[in-house]
Amino acid sequence: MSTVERPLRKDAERNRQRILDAAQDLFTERGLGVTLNDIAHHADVGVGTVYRRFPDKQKLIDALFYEHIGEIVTLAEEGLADPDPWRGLVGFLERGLDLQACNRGLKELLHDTPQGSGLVEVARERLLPLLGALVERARDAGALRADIEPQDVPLIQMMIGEVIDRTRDVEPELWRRYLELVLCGLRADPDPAAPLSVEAPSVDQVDRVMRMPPRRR
Amino acid sequence: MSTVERPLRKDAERNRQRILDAAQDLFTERGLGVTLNDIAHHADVGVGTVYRRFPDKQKLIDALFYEHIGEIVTLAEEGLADPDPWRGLVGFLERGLDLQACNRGLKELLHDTPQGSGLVEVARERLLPLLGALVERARDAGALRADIEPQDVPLIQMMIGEVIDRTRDVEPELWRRYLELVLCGLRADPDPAAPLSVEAPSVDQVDRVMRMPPRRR
DNA sequence: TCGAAAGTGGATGCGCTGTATCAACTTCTT
DNA sequence: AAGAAGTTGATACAGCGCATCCACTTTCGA
Repeated sequence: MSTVERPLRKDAERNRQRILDAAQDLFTERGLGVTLNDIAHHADVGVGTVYRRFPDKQKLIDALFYEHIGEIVTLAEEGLADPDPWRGLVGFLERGLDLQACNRGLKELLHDTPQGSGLVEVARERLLPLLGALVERARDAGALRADIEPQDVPLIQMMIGEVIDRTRDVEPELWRRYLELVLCGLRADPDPAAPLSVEAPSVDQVDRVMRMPPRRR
Repeated sequence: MSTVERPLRKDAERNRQRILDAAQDLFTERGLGVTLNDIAHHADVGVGTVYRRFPDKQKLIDALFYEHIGEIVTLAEEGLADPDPWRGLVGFLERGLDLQACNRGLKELLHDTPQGSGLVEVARERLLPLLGALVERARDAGALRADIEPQDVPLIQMMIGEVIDRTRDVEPELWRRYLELVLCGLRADPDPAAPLSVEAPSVDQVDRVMRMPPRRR
């Protein structure tokens, strides 16, 4: 169809890589809201150079996150490979959310993308059956409450995702406390005395969380 | 201090009320993001009229939400008045969140106000001790897990608040399911067979939720 | 080595959105 | 009827992020 790919000039290739690196950094730290101008500046490159390589931001995002999204699918497969159904499910949730806690852009891509940029769309379709299996297996094994459905998982991820977003700058591991709490609610045979592994936030920390500007969004 | 209040002219008073009504409607339905122009138009009044009565949006918000915020404090007091500590706590959470589910502006005021506009600040100071008492009482009564602190409450409200926001247009009562789930996690003596009172969302509903534009914020 | 092709930079223009103003006009009050 | 109070909405303003353009620089290959 199209002409054969001509290799980029040496300097151009170098700059392309710089842009990708800078974008990776900024998306991870500040989310998808960063402007291409930000990225250009962070990459020590003119804005024009960025636009020459990537016609719009979406293309850049797609290029960067393709593999990241794959990771999540892999996580679900690993969870399914665990002989213990409950541990498999919990492991998936923990690792998946951890990924989102460490990468703001990924979290936004997963949760805040209106119609998915195709990329997310595809991932979701691959993920859904795995998720279903993960949940049903844990339920059939009697570990998960009987009235929990696979559809509950995305909602749970949203809840914890909110904690992740809001507490990220104050106490980045705090979300684990609330995941554990929710997991207690999900268990069929509620493990009584198991204490939460993450301490409650201090009054001061909550104060700072509440005063934090909301989003970005 | 200031001169004696001269009553507004009859038409002015009527317009003031129209503005207040329109603002109430719009803030409730669409959140605090609505512009004063929107409000003016909705009130069938010129923009200038709005600015004459309310120097800026914040003043209008303060005027409107003063009582709403009081309601929440009242709720906490009512919860504390319940002889059953657990039921008191749960009741407070359910009603408080219900208020937020029905009033987008209120929810945003409570959760998304950077430094509170004074109004929220004050309410929080009145609320905090009540909340502390509510939680500690339930904990001492052995209904609540021992490792739950009053500080956990705001975070729980955030989690559910996120569900409220995201599912409002698809299934406005869905948040109750996830509140119940969290409550199961909070109980000291996990009530085993009590099924969730709200059904899981359908696959299609989750789909629509995920495709919904995120915020506003 | 040198000229054409490829690549670069960043000031600049555009479009959008929300806030707030103002001067001509209308309505109320006494 | 006079003048104070109130109304109106077009319009100025400010901030933003996206994207372009073109004079200039670098690379490449004959």
